[in-house]
Amino acid sequence: MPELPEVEVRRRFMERHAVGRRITDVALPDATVLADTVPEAFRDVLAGTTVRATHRHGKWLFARLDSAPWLWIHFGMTGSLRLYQGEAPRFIRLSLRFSDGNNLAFTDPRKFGAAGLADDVDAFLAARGWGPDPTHPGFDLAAFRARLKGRTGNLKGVLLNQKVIAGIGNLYADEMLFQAGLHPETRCAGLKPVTVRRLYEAMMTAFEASLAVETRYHELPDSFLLRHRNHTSQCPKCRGTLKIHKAAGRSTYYCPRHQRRRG
DNA sequence: AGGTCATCCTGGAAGC
DNA sequence: TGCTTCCAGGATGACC
Repeated sequence: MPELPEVEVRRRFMERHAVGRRITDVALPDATVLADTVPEAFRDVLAGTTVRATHRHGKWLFARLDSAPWLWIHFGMTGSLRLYQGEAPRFIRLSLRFSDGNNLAFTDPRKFGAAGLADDVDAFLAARGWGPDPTHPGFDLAAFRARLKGRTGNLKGVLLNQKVIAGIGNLYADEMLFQAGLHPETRCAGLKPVTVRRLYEAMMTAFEASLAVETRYHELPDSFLLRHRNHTSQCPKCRGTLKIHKAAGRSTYYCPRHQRRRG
């Protein structure tokens, strides 16, 4: 669930509640959340340092620390951030206590999320081969075109590939394909320029609209597929029944009436 | 290279 | 009511 807009909401939350605060204690009730580091090293870096800034790239959240490295968090499917003072929330994997008495918890019931340290954000992303974040300055239609160029798979698969573009997940891939009127299995190669433009605009609109309501989907206009993703749902455009297609274990919702296969 | 499938994990929904 | 089964879904890796 946490895709680009959801992670951006979490970043803003962290910006609001963590930046400028000193970390006085680090709780690691489930150290398996750590990737590429061990609890001792992790605590050494975090304890006593101050959070100076936040950053997000695709579905990755970063916090810059006074001590040189960055803290990174990936939320997996069910990861979230919770601020608490008294009773702790459930499913805490990592919790930072701040000098102001607040605790910022990384909760993750299904444990697909992870956290770790990075010396440099760009190097971290480059090492993993992640594509550009479509909401960052400089990403435009030409950049979108360039990223799709040479891809031969189907659109749903290409959009989900974080190495092509970082931040699109299952729900937003469906949303942009729906708004652009493209069947999920449309081949990426050979798309007309006007079609690529439509897809790009659908992506940007979906991200902007979702962020405007801080990802509360029920507050989106009715025309968004995000409001209609369940088994009995109807297409908000033609009121036909949406189809559910399983692709590589991922449920894909689309309207067969106006998302036709094409070149 | 691209597509498919299994894997990780567990709460919550659905089914019986 | 209570137990069992299924589903969700990001990323990775094996396999065809």
